Amino acid sequence: MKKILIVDDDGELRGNLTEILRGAGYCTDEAVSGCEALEMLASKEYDIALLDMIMPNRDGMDILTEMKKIRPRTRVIMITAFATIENAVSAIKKGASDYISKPFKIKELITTIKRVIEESRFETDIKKLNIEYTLSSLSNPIRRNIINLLNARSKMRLMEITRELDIEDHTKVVFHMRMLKEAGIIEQNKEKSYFLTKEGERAIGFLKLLENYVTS
Amino acid sequence: MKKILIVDDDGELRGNLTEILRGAGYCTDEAVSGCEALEMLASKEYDIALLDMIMPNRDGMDILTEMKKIRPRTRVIMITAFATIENAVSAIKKGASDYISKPFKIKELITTIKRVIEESRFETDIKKLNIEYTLSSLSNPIRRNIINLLNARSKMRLMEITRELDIEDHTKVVFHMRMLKEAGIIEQNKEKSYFLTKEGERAIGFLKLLENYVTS
DNA sequence: GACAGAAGTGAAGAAAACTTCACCAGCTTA
DNA sequence: TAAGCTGGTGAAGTTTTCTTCACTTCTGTC
Repeated sequence: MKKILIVDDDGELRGNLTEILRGAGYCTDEAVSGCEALEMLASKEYDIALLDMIMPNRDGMDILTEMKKIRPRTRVIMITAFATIENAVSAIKKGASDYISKPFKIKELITTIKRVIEESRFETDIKKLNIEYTLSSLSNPIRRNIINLLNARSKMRLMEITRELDIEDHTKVVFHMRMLKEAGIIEQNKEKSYFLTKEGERAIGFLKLLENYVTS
Repeated sequence: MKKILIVDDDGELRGNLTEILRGAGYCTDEAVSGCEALEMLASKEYDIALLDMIMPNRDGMDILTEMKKIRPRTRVIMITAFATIENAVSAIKKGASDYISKPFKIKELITTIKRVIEESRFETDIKKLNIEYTLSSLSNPIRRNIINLLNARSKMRLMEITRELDIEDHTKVVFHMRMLKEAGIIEQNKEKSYFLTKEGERAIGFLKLLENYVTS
């Protein structure tokens, strides 16, 4: 069940939102002020925060910034009665996932929430996929050797690598090159030379790090 | 070709050692003092340093400590005219690989050098093995989840983990726990609770790092 | 002491990862 | 133009990793 934090100083609106969102199958909590919201975020993880832009004491935009510091993965949807393009743009730049203006229709809000959740799911999937790929690339000694070679020489052709690693069957190397390509660790130019991507250079960084970890 | 650094204030001895070791197929350099040796180590990597314990200006034991700071992987063999057990013990504790007393036989020295090199080869093998283990542990998503769980909760029993990860067959979890144990990432206490080892905490660090890399 | 649940073993099977092989297309160069 | 190299594909086979299942042992508790 997705957890939503409703942040608004207007008690009536909060009550309505709570009722509607619980009815829609979400688990909700309420915060009266930005400061209270920050405290709640500190102790509990929410999937989504609905944040009113205009509140007494502290500006919603400030709160947004703080929220992102505490819980970078909690998606924030800004709500405001005085919508302007500039405001919307700056909220998005500060890390808000969406921006809707009062008065809004329930249906509109629900749709927005669903979309934001959908997006976040997608993003973490992508991330997982990449870790998966990178780790499974690095877990094979032949591929680690290839990466190290490419790091030392910067550009190498297939047969160079094959000979350097003293492998008889070049198609075996082809197989590993394909893995590394799929993981985004290496690329190939028109002359068929393989080289490390940015991702690949990072992979080298991990390996070095891991070596140090293991040594110490 | 293995590189040896000879550190002794006695010019004649240095000359002899150089001649003998080069004859035995090693690549050697000479340093007159501990300070000079440190400078040389800073700019070049040696496999072995032969370090005289008693030298003017600076004590050999001090130099040993410094050497280990600069080049932890360079093996140091201490040589001394006034061998005592206490000295030997403290040298080994400070990271010396061996300790021989003057006068020594050439054959004895060569044997010692060979043994130390052999040991160091073995240790880097161990290191490779560990990287292998760690990486292959991390490359499996179930094991990553287990590690993350143990990181969050610090101590967990088998069935807790099984249920938390929503896995039907507990023997599947047993399998992964065994893998993690073999990799030295987790351990188990008498109450059968699993927890992360130092190595495991490092693995967590590594994963977090990887996540950040991939995200950015 | 008997029953339930936790923890585990070992073997068998399935799936994934890796290797090998037979073959092809393109390029160079004698 | 034929021989020889490079870089590749796709299928078949092997190995490793992972999962499942049948069964054991231990522990707590009623």
